[in-house]
Amino acid sequence: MDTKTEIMDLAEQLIRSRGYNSFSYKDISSALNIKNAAIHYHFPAKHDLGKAIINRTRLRFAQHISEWKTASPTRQLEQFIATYEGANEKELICFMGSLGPSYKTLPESMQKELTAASFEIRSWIRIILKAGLADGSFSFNENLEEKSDAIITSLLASLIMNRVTGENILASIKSVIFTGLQREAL
Amino acid sequence: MDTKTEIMDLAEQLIRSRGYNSFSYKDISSALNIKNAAIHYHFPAKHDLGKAIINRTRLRFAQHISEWKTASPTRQLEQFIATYEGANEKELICFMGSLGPSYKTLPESMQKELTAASFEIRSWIRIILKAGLADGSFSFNENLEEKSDAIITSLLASLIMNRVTGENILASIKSVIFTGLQREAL
DNA sequence: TTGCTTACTTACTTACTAGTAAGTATATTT
DNA sequence: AAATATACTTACTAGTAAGTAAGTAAGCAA
Repeated sequence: MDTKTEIMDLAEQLIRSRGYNSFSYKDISSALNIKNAAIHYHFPAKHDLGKAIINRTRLRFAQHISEWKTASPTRQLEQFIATYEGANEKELICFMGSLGPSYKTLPESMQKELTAASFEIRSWIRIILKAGLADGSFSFNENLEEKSDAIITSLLASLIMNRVTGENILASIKSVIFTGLQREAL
Repeated sequence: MDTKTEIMDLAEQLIRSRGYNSFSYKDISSALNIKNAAIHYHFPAKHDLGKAIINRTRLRFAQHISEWKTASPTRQLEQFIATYEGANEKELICFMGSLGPSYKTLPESMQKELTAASFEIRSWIRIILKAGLADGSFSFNENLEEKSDAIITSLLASLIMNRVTGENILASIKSVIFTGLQREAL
């Protein structure tokens, strides 16, 4: 594997386990047995590395939703939640949950990438919910946009709460999400 | 006002706007026109300050829920959500949303305080939902513990998402929460 | 009035941070 | 064979971090 990819993989792991402002180039250089300056060769400034990682995540997400396209809305949502379960097993939180709280400390280039990512994810969930309503697999009375945001926020924070509580909050949230898509008002 | 309280107030604001690892004693000392060492006089180590702030938040929460005690479950939940709305107006996220993502980087004393706080908040919401079910003001079919966790996670992350998206996600989440407490299964 | 406590300041240390300039070995191109 | 590009290392800088030791001014207590 090439050094640049190794740097990005490790940096992503560090960001999602410790946070952007809590890792240094030294953490990466000592783990990969390279020098500090080698990272600067590939990513001149730290924000170049940060930006590249968010951008790669956006591309991965685009690939994922493209692969899932033919599946049912329920199955697509399950696949999406499975990515959170995968993160959970590796004791990582999602990049939005890691970078979002320190949004104000991030350089502008990273803020822009992060905001763009948030709109991509939110619009995809809206599309899935709309499709589920259309084919009858989902049923709910809340506003579609609001419902979508309730789903991503609870998933995002479940990974954070897993850490703090030591319990599997994600499993609870998954259960509540699917129950909430099979309901009618009184 | 005394210096110690001023330090804590500013540190809390910094933690909830930038994060624990993204503020320094210098941020506080220059803002309050005191010296670096003056903060160390009141809080020998940074984690002493961090711990004190979480502990104060726990005490405040205990006071709040004690004051709300006589109100209806709906009103108590509204009061709770109003604290998030207050944070939102000050462009702050909640301390759990700020400290949770960097949980692994925190000293043990802060981790313990944070975990204790999470159990206090979660058990309170469970009590409110139980009371609402009992007096008929709430109606839902999900597991009570899971429903409680869905509520706090979505509130926590809504403040984070407000920042990233620039939209008022908290308002959406509030709407979805109350709709989700007035439903029956098909 | 002497001693002690409180609430600091002055002046410093050690460690780490991102970042850079200059040099080098290896491979690729012309 | 010579020139050039790639992927680094060596060796450094300037700035910032938390933390500390010693000193001080003001107030209170015996």
